[in-house]
Amino acid sequence: METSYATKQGGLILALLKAEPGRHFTADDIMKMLSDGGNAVGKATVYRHLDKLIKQGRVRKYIVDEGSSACFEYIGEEHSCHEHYHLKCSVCGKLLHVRCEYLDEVAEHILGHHGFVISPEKTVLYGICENCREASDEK
Amino acid sequence: METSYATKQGGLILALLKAEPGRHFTADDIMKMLSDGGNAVGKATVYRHLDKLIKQGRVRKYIVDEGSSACFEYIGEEHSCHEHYHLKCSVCGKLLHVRCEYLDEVAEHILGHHGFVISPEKTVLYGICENCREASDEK
DNA sequence: TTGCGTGCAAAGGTTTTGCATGGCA
DNA sequence: TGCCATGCAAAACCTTTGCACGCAA
Repeated sequence: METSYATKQGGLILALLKAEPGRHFTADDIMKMLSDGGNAVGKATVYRHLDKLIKQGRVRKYIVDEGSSACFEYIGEEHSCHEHYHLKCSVCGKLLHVRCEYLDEVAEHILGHHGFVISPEKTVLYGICENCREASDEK
Repeated sequence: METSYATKQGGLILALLKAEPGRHFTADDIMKMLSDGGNAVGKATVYRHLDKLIKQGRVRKYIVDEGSSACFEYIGEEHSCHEHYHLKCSVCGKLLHVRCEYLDEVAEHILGHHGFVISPEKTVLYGICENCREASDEK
């Protein structure tokens, strides 16, 4: 399975993502952070490693808005059971992570009643976050 | 409110979408179909009309995969889509409309526990539909 | 006549690919 | 040494924008 070499760049990228599981990075973030750390890595290399990590199931890719960059997040090697969903605020753009058993029940319901398997890693629930709601209420 | 002109192109685009509510079109689909029908319309015009229709709430935009085109769907003028959620199959691209009280409870839960107001009309749950799941199971 | 709508082409942004070079095993 | 990985630049892709002309009201 593992036919690839262990390279410096691959190690750097994985280490960066792994250092903050759950944090979202864009491809550009990764390049900038590595560059700032004195280890510039080409963007093609970054994308190629991200693709590999996604195929291995260690990283997830999220599409928040078309036209802007995709987000990548380290999700670990083993605990795939800790799925979580994303809430995206349409107003401020903030992305919230929600770990919630309730949502797992929902997925089961959808499967049972509608024959549809939800992919939490691709799903983003849109709405308005608390801060923005309060801000608009004050108007 | 209605400060815009009624043009031939705008009518064609709306008619095309309206003819099949719930079907999803890419911008390219729309251009090709109009072109095949003998009414070629520029892509800039297509995008500009889609933007308008989205702002009016008559059309919804979906992002299925980054890198590929966005999908657009006619959702009607009056019967607001506040009542149902959308499930989009990542494999076959089919869009399912699900009306389900269970999902309303979810929205309440998210609001109560996470302070986040879900916008059903913007939210799409991604996953794999029954047909595609069975098809892949057979492999 | 007024000024929005149209369409072409060019620009804008992200991601992918080609190819020569560099580095791991 | 063999072969994958790298990185630069160019290509590919979807979408937006600029501008002159056309058309609805």
